[in-house]
Amino acid sequence: MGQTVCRVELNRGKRIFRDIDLDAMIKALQGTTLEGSTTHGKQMCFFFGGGIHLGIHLGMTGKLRAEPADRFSKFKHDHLVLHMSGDTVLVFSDPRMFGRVLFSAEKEPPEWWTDLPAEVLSKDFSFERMDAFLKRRARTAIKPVLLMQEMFPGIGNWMADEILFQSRIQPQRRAGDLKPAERKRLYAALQFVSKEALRIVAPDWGDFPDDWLFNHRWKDGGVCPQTGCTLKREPIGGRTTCWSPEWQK
DNA sequence: CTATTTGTTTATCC
DNA sequence: AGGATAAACAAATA
Repeated sequence: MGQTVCRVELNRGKRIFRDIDLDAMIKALQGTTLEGSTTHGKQMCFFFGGGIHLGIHLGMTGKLRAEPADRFSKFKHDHLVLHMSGDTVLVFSDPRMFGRVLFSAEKEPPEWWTDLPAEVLSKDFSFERMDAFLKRRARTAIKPVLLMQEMFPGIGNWMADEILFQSRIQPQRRAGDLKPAERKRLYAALQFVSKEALRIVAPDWGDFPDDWLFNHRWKDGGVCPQTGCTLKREPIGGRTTCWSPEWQK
């Protein structure tokens, strides 16, 4: 913080820059001072002087790193590089480019930052809110419902399966058919999996407990760590879904 | 070579 | 209109 942007280096035409006027962004960033940053799920926002907002959505394979200038070398997928004063380099890399860069230099904070849905682990994410959402999506299978970012920001495919596994609910059940007790379990598992995933992965890409579905789900023939039975794998709502038929009802 | 996978957005249908 | 569903995206990996 407090450092100034000396030079902006980027790979033009990459999908992560969709809808951005790159020349305007570069011009605005050059010479401005980084005043702070916050995170929101897989998104981050950097605040620069003059009301400039630079958003980074990590998507699936997006990574941010900061390193000393003398150790920096640009890799193939380093699409956005901010050379800062103080010999630090901020790098956003994203091989698959499901991530995205957002930018605004308007007076008001941009809606892409102010209108984000409540984070799963925030206190605004109440059981009642989730419950109301499940009612509205009553006819859709619960698995794809968990992937809806407007309610569950940052929940992706494996997390959705893990949450259903831990709450013992079959992924093809319709959201509106879940009993109150099941919805309670779903809420608890959602919080637990999100919290644990962050706790375990964040520091150093740790391993998940072996009684999670995570370690067993990736290929056909996996064995359920709870029952010892073979896991099922098939697409639900267009995404590969893995579950334990004996364990999840 | 092709098929599959991943998180999220976007388009299209109902 | 708003909800349900399918397709799109890029690139590594099998």
